[in-house]
Amino acid sequence: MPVQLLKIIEGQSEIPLPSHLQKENLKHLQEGCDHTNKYIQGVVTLSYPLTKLGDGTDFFKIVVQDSDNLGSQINSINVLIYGKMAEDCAKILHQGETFIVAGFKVIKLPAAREDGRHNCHLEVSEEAGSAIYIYTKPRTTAASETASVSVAPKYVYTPLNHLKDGTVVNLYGVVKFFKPPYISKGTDYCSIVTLVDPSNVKLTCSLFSGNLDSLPKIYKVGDIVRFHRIKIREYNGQMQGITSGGFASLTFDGTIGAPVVPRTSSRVYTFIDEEQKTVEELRIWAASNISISGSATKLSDVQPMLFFDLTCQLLGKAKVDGSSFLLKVWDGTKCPYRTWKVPVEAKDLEGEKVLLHQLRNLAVDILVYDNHVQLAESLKIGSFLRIYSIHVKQASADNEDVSHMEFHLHGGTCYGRGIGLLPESNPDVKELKEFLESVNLTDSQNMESMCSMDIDSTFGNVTDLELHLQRCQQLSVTVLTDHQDLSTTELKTITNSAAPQQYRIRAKLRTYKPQKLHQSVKLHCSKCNSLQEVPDRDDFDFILHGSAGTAPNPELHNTSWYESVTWTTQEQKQREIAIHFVKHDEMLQHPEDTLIMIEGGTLKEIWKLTKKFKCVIPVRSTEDDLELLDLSAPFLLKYVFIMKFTLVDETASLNAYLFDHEKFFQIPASEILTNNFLQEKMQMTMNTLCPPGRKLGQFAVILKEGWEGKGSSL
DNA sequence: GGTTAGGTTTGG
Repeated sequence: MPVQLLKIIEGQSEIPLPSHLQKENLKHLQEGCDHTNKYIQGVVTLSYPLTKLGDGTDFFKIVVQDSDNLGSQINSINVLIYGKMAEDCAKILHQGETFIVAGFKVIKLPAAREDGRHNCHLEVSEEAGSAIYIYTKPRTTAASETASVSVAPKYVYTPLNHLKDGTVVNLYGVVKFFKPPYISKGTDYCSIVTLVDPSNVKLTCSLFSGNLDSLPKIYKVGDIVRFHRIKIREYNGQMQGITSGGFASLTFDGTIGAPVVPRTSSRVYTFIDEEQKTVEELRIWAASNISISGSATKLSDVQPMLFFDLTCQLLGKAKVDGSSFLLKVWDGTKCPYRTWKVPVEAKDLEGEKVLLHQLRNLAVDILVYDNHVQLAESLKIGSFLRIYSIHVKQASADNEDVSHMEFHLHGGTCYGRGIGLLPESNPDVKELKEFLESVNLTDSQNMESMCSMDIDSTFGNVTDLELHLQRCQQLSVTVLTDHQDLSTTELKTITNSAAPQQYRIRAKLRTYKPQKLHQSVKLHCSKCNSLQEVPDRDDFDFILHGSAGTAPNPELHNTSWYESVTWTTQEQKQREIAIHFVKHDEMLQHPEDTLIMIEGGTLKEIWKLTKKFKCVIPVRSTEDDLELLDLSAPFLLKYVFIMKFTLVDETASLNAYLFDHEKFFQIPASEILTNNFLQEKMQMTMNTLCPPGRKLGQFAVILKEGWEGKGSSL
């Protein structure tokens, strides 16, 4: 991939960097700290010639000065760049240019310096996952003639429905199918990738390269790719893409809200707003147009007779025979079935013996065949893998009464069958690593015959869960974008002041309750302001089922304040369900904005409806139902979503309640329980409320705009 | 410059 530069206009202060990156002050730079989402920016004051290290690695050293902090004692730092990045930077970088680096390693120097440079240096390389952004100043025509750099041309991207035979084009697409790179029968690695784009046209590309790194790093269906210089040919009446000279690719995570950071073999690349916008638009399009219902499974979820993708860590490997190879892997969960052990001699098994023994009940044997053997052999113990389309086969040996599960990675590449190596920076790997670290080895050794439910008890007690969550928290960063107008207030001040008022707080989350979504749903009577526990899930279902015996009371249909529809379920024991759309000022509203009441529905059905409608009230038509849910007045009972947090800061501890019946049920449970929410230091905007009659405790928290989506502010 | 593969699973 040719080196490309980003041109910025002199004096422009806003530099379009990925939004998850925050500028780090040199002062705060320390060895051993997490700088994952930080970048260092400065002006190149000195650069040394490109050299090669003893092992042949390219090496390039520069000095970068933080021009915002010229006054401070330490305002510059040495940056050591290794490998391909060194080569790329040496070609294009000039003194006086602005240099930005993220994903660097901070190394403390043995002795203190006296020249105003930092006592640490930065190590930067592709392997470390570094990204470099270089901003050139506009050059006069004369200057650009002498400069050895060229500013990136504006690329044109062809929609997939406008591809023509025999052309070489640039394009964007969402990955609909892919085969991870495998060794072809020729001289190269091969990866097959099928793309779609909003024109709804598919394009299957055959990508070849002798260098594994220059093939796109696709890990999932739904990933987004940008291909430069792909050749289009017609094959069997369809357009087909094939690598041509100078082919280059960027791959982006397809998850909405994830950082727009490309995976690429050359980490010096153009980065302009437009690119980010394109990716974000494709993510949104893909979210509703591509089914990513992948077959990714945990070992605890495997079912016989299926194919699944497994994200795992390699514990051991062994050659079995000429055409098969054994991989011993784990993902921290326990397969609920007896799994086979491929007999191999101890001396043939490569891997940490002690660990293999400790994890013998969690590790599974996967036998890979034929074309996968060569790749399997090259894998390093401890690496993280995604093995695609593993065949689960139930079998029983002659001398066994009980059957066991076998895992095979058959030969060939149908359905994307293969092995992909995941980098440590992959979010799924990060998650897996945390999980693996939390698995209690002592427990796992003692659960010879436990099933998957039992391994869940790894997280069964609060301490473990919290521990796990705390680990998650350490990785996340939340950027506050809302309510910047409010300054933060100490908790003590809040506890001493009268409600209602609005505050922004910054506090540590000590505990939260409840941990299960259904427990956070309460019934709220707007008449008397009381809150009632929703009956236990099973009871609730039972009550609703029980009432289903009685058909909805037709006398209660189509009153002046609601309109009703009824239908009969298709199941064996037919139930009649009625839905009442409550009018507002005697008018029906948009269904989504309407309060609806459902009679005779099961909990599942009600749950479904709550996702669609603003407010859903289960009602029944028998006398005793009316006792609980008074139908004589509208809007009597609502579901209210409640969560209790105990927050602490240096001054006080405060119970706060998330109380949301306005944006009813718009906060998905997953959002609440992911690290987005559970910040070690969490910030939120809150209203204090102490309405009469509500025994909630001290304060209710009304979360506002910041709740709208993933990665939003708190 | 250009073979490889050109999605669609199951044996060992």
